[in-house]
Amino acid sequence: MPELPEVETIARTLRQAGPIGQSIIGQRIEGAQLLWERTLVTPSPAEFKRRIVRQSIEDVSRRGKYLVLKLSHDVLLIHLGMSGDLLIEIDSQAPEGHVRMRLNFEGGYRLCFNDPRKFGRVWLTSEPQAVLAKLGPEPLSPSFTSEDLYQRLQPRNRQIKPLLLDQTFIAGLGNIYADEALHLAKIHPLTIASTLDIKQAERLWHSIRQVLEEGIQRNGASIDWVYRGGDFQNYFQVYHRTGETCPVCGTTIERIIVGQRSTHICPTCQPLKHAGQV
DNA sequence: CACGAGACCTGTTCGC
DNA sequence: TGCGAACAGGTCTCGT
Repeated sequence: MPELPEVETIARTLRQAGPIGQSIIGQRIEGAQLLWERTLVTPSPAEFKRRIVRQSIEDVSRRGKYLVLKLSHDVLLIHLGMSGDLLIEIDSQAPEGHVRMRLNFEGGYRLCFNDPRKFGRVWLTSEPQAVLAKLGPEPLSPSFTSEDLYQRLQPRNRQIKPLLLDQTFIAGLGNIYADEALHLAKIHPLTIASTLDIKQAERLWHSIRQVLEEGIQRNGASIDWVYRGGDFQNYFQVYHRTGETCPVCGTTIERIIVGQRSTHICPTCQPLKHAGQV
């Protein structure tokens, strides 16, 4: 579930009031359990517990696909991987089945990192920039302009879709929103980035922001057995719609593999222009 | 720099 | 029905 809109939705949810009426902001961590050690990148499990207990959560934010929990003395970075989610549980609830890390607060409730596939990772660090600095621009930031995008595309002789998934190029896009943005921009995913002209770059910039904003507005997408309440999946134009018709032109949507990832396109809206063609 | 293959994981769905 | 294959919202590392 976790691309930028899903992570943003989780950050907003955690900031708001929880099931017993309060936000996790301001809560003090009374205990911590690490149920799958490889979830933790740094520090060691022993130091993690020693160090996180008695710190309070002061703020929750997001950078790319990372959740950023500001604590009293450290920052807790959480990357949800492919299947991660953060849940608030209270003592009376049946625990989720795949909790990898748990932080206990006063009053019998806890923040649980649920992650069936174990691809998620957590860092407890006083230097979050060591992890976050490599990320590309934040696509919804006012400082990220279409001109910036065009300038970044120019030197790159790569297929545009794998480039959009490269978090050092731009932060937050994943397979769903990359496919949706390229369809909206009418750009074929195999197009070489450096061949995009200024008009196409502007369209792509607009499309990226539009699909991410709509995703956030709809609280993200919920597909398969992982469900957290968002409904953007009901508004997909191409993603997961192989064999169905393009809402724009009615052509049958195709599934191809690009950079080893499933990729969904409308062959009419997103023609692939070869060198020499116009 | 760019790309593909393989690894890390579990669970669901598909196809025969 | 059963069983293996394919597939899944991500990212890292290695070899070419």
